[in-house]
Amino acid sequence: MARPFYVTTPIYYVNDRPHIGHAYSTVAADVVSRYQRLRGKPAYFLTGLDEHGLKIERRAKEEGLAPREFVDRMAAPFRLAWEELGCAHDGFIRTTSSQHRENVQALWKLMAARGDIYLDDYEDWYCVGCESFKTEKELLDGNLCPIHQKPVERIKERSYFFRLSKYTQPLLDYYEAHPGFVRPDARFNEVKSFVKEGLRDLSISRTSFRWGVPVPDDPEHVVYVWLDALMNYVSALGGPAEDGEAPLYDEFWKSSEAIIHIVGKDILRFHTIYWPAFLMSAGIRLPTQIWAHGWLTVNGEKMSKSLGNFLPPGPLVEAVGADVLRYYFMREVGFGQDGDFSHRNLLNRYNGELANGLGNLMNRIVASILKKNLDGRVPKVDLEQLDPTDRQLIDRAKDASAEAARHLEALAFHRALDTIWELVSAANKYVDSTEPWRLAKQDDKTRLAQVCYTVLETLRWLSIMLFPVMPEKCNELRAQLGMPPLLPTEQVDLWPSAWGGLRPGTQTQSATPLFPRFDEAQERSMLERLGVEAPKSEQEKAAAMTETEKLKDEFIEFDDFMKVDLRVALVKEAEKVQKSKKLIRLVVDAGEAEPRQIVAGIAEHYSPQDLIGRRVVIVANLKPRKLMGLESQGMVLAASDESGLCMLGVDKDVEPGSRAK
RNA sequence: GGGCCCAUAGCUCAAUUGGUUAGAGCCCCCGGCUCAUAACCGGGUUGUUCCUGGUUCGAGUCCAGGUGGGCCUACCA
Repeated sequence: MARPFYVTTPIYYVNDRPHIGHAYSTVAADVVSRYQRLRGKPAYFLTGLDEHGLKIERRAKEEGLAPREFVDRMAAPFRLAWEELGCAHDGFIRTTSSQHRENVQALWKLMAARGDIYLDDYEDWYCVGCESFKTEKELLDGNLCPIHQKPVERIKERSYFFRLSKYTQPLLDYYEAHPGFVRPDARFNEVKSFVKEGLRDLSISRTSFRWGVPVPDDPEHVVYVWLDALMNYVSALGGPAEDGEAPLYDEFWKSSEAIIHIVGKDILRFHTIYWPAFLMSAGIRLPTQIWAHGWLTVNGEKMSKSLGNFLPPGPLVEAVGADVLRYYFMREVGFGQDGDFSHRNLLNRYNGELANGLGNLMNRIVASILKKNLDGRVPKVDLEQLDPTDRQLIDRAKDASAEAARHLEALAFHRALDTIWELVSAANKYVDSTEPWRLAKQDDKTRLAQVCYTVLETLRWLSIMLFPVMPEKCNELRAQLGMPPLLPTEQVDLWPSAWGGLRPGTQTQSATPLFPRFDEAQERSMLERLGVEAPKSEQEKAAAMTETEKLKDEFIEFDDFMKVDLRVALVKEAEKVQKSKKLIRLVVDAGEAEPRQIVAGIAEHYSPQDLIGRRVVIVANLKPRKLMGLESQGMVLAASDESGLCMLGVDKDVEPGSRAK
């Protein structure tokens, strides 16, 4: 009897808009739940939103809305994004729901009843501007708030505390007894070493804002946002709130085979230390696994608003379709590792794997050979009378099915797809070696039928194995095979294991290709639509290549040199760029009407005050570029060797703006 | 400062946990085929497995040290 399976994403902070980072987590959880469902397990897939906290309270105010209205408005894009991506969650929890709030309070009471909550003074640095406490290490030099750049105050506040320290040893024991509790292993090591240092009691209430869950019996206090947020995994199922029944909670939490939280590596500590400790205290079962995946960069750069490469999933879905994006997410990066989202690789994988590999396999048999020679119907064959080549492919399919299942159980999505594509490739080889087009010409109907059937059945298997990742496309594929859509059913294992499921006589439908290839022009226009710099055409590439080749062994012309506008500039201001190791922001007089701002990576070698009043040499006509959000209008020349770096200067005080040549 | 992880072909990654000749995909070149979406198939090129030393009959794999990169954590100013 297949036991229930529970998988969750983090609840996303509703202050943000959905981006591909959110999408990546959510797709992964969707793939897990779809796979488990296919195996006949009752599966529950939860995602949702974290809607409390000071930041939301403040944002709402700025927008002139009540917090409630604000979060309602911000929630919509998330729901839409998951729908567009084909993420079929069973639950969508919002921490502002009454069900959730009641359960947070219930959790609090359970922890209090255990004697794990006490009231005490909390003392730390406080920023009036932020209305919140700052830890020492957040502060800038001179005890300044990193946001307001104003001095913080030492303030005491009454706060409830959770006896986290008490759980140091129980947690370590639990880790010891459950070696797969945190994945990947390297992250588990981090967690263990953090706990081994010893845990301090945790402040779990705030009085500085109102937008949260009131502490039971002390409404002056609001429950700490993480205690509030983490409880979503339980409250979404009905949870242990005193009265009322919670059948979902009983099924998917209490008696579940597996409870898997998929999280980003940034929120690992909350899920692997605080959350289990809260649950131990409350006497609630712990999750079975916390899976920390890595971060996606975008075209090699960290995604951030200031770099202007904040990437929402919507336009991508519009451009390539949900399933293709899902495929790319799961295929491109090892789950648990950091990876890169690149438009170029997306298109390469699309053309190389989906279009040429799977799509073409489908097309060459169903839309062509079968249609032309066998009336487009699944032929009748004697499965006992097959050729060794056929058996080989069948064995490959069986191996692939078993191996892909193993990988999917372990959330090794990229491995699973790798395995499945070996089968796709084997099937294409099989078609080549059996040469069905020749069989057709020779009118060898028996053999032709065998070959076609073997490929068609392989395609049927693929339509199941790929279903968790590409549900829509797999059903399209099945429609072309004349098969009904896949309907996962509890207690029925649909994962392919028996050969011969396709019924002879079934009419196939050769519709449009599953994955039509993008030609170069289409790629360009798509990338333009997405706002990505279009890749160079082959000719341009060749031209660029020869040009750089030339540069290698040829002198430049004097005119080429004169293109570089070198000038002497006087440094008027200099300051270190906050949060940066290497950058100094300079304001220089280059003899122009307006002073220029230049950001230079010299902080490790010069201190700002030494620079003011100096004359330096700058490249004045360099294309401006943003560094750490600051525009740099030029570049300071410096020479470096292994002993360090020194700036170029002039040995007389020439007028700022003088040209160097 | 303490700790964890990583380093393999131009790129992305494998290598049955110490086993013989280190493999795939992408890219590039050549050839074949022609059913198919300029698709498919075959062949070819590319390695100081980061470095130095050690253990062993045998090391990509284990140990020590080093270099480089990523991360967790403590602290200084």
